[in-house]
Amino acid sequence: MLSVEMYPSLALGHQRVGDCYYREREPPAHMPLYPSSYDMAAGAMPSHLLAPPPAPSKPTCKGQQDSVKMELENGSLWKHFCSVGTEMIITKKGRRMFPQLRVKLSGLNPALRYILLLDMVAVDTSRYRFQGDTWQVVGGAEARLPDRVFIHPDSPATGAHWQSRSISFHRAKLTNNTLDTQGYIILHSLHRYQPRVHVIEARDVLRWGGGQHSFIFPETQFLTVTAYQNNKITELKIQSNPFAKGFREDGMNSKRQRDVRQKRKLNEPLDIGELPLDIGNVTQISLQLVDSSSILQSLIAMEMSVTMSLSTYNGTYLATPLESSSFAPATHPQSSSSYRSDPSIPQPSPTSTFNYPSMATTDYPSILSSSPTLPSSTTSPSLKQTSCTYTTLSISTSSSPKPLLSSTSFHSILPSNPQQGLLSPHTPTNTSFPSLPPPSCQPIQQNGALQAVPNSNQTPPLSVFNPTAYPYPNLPLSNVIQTTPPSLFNLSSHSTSQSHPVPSLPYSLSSHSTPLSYPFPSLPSSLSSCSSSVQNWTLPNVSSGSVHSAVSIPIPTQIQAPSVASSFTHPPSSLPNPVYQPSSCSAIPSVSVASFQPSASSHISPFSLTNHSLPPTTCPQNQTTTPSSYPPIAPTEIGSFSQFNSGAPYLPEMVLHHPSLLPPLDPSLSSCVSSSSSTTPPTLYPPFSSYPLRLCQDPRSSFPIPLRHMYRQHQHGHSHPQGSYLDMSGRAVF
DNA sequence: TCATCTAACACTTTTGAACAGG
DNA sequence: ACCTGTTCAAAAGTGTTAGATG
Repeated sequence: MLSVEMYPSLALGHQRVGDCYYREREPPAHMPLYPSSYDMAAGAMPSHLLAPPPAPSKPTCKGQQDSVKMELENGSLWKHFCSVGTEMIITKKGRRMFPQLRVKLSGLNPALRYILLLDMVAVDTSRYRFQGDTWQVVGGAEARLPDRVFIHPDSPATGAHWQSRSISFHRAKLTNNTLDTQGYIILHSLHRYQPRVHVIEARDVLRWGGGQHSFIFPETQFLTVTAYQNNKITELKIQSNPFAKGFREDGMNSKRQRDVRQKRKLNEPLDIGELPLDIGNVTQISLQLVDSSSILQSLIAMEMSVTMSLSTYNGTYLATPLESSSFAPATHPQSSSSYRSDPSIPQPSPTSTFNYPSMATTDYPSILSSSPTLPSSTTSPSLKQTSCTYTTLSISTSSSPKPLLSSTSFHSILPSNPQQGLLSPHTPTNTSFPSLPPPSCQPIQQNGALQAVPNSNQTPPLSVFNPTAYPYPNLPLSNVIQTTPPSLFNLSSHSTSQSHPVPSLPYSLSSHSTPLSYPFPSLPSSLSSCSSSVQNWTLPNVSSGSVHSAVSIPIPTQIQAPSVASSFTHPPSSLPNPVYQPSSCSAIPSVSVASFQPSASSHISPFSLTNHSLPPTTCPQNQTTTPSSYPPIAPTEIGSFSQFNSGAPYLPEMVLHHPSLLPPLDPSLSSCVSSSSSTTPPTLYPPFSSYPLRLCQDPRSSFPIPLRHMYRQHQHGHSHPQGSYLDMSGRAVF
């Protein structure tokens, strides 16, 4: 983690603010949970951390940073999930996100190095329950958890590196294990979170500075669950996640196959009487295959079935007539088991196969090429045990090379099942999902790309929105708010959102009914809605110019209390229980902090936005309090979660000072940051000894070890498969 | 009793080592 | 010796499900 010593405000600053925010709120039933963490820690905070941030030492390279843009590559997929209400499984051992967060960066200085971080922001202070096909608030959120950040394994890398490829955070894992020692991002189950990506300039992993840009994509909000609640989400996941391929209708782990296995288990020992029925099924399959390639595939599959069966039950079935020998073995309890246990052998299914070609081929290119295909007749051990049945069918095998099989089966069978949803990160946004309600995040851009552009050059705030990428491009905030259905989830305790349209921000972060002051200075009003839940919020410890809107805001030299006039009226819902309605998926650029100047005591850190740059908001129904209920948060109310400090299961691990692990920056760097760092190194890059950076990838190892992977490109270090994690709260991760 | 969580399970994909060939 | 491509087994990632937990 980056402690306050490294970046005083890091995680703590805004988080404390956020905590204060919670505390200051009109106390809903759940409120006591939040204040505790703050209150307990408040007293433990070093005095210098409570002091207001000093003026920024110097502005950074605005021109460069302000043009940084981030685009959500698989936005269309996210929108599909968003339209239903994205759920993310969290487990003790850690679970990856799906859809994965895949973005594309532009506007970086190709020569500068950047670190990319991913963290999760609690969207509100509510706990949810899935009831009646909708998510409803059932209470207050649980106590805050250690704030962890996933460091992209490529970090730090040059701007050229980041811009030359799509950046995927698929290795980031979510867990509900509060005692997690792996450094995974810890989340509460049944809570709402908003992923956020930070782009931070860094000379190396230990010396960050220069500027930060934070991006969020509202359609990536999700609810955490330990088991899927909404069947539609389950279907979507199965359809779009290659790892869940087996659960598709044509998969080997489909409901039908599982039922068959179950039945077989129950009927053991073998009940031969079942045979005719299964034969019929297979016959039906063959009749459904209409085109030649499909027939070819089915023949091959049958052949493989036969040969596999023959290999196992040669003595039993060899003398059987072709049809019988072809089908019977496959349905034979034991032979079927043998057949099905081999994933490399496609199994004909009454529902046909390959229902989701686009996803597999685009999102996971290796699927087609590496996915199990029919083993060639020459390599299949079963085929070597040739029988009369095999020789009859071998013709098709020999004439159907693997590529042909793969490709033809995809393209030829697919049309026969047009109703099957093709869900892929690259599937056009407008791909229809018949089984799902029409996405409510309309209009949806064709490619689903969303861009959040941190400011620069006084670009009009809304200009950062890609008109084609945003459902509400160039829409004044107020308009967005008034016209946007409640964010990502249903809001309908008694009724659906359709009957009860609840005005909300596209960002779904706020539903206050009164004017709000944006927590960050110079934030365009259009963006203030993103964090409108914070009222009259004064940023403590925000170094000047360190915080500005992600969109088109010149870096101020001195941070001021939120001056954004982002006030709007947000009619409170009268519903007693908010229910999220998957709906609006407008993209809202997050706050971007540029040119922050880390200092030992009072500068805002890149992570100072954590969790509360997007202040949690309660659901409209819960927001019975008025803005006045949330008095300005005193900058001094900064603390740490004392409950995590000592005595907690987290062991502190300090980062020792050691030389940079990276080769020197390219002398040709023309970056202002580079130059500024040379002129004011102490400011931009304080001594390491003052950086209690805690990398949680391998918490028990010495610090350099978890860093090695970050430099593997330069030093051939070993890369941890899961990337790196940062505990931003100053707590050890175990 | 109920909602929620956990671990085992079967399946699929990914990963990396081993190997062969140029 | 080096590079590239292939193969294969192990590891890891899925949703499902039954049972445990509070």
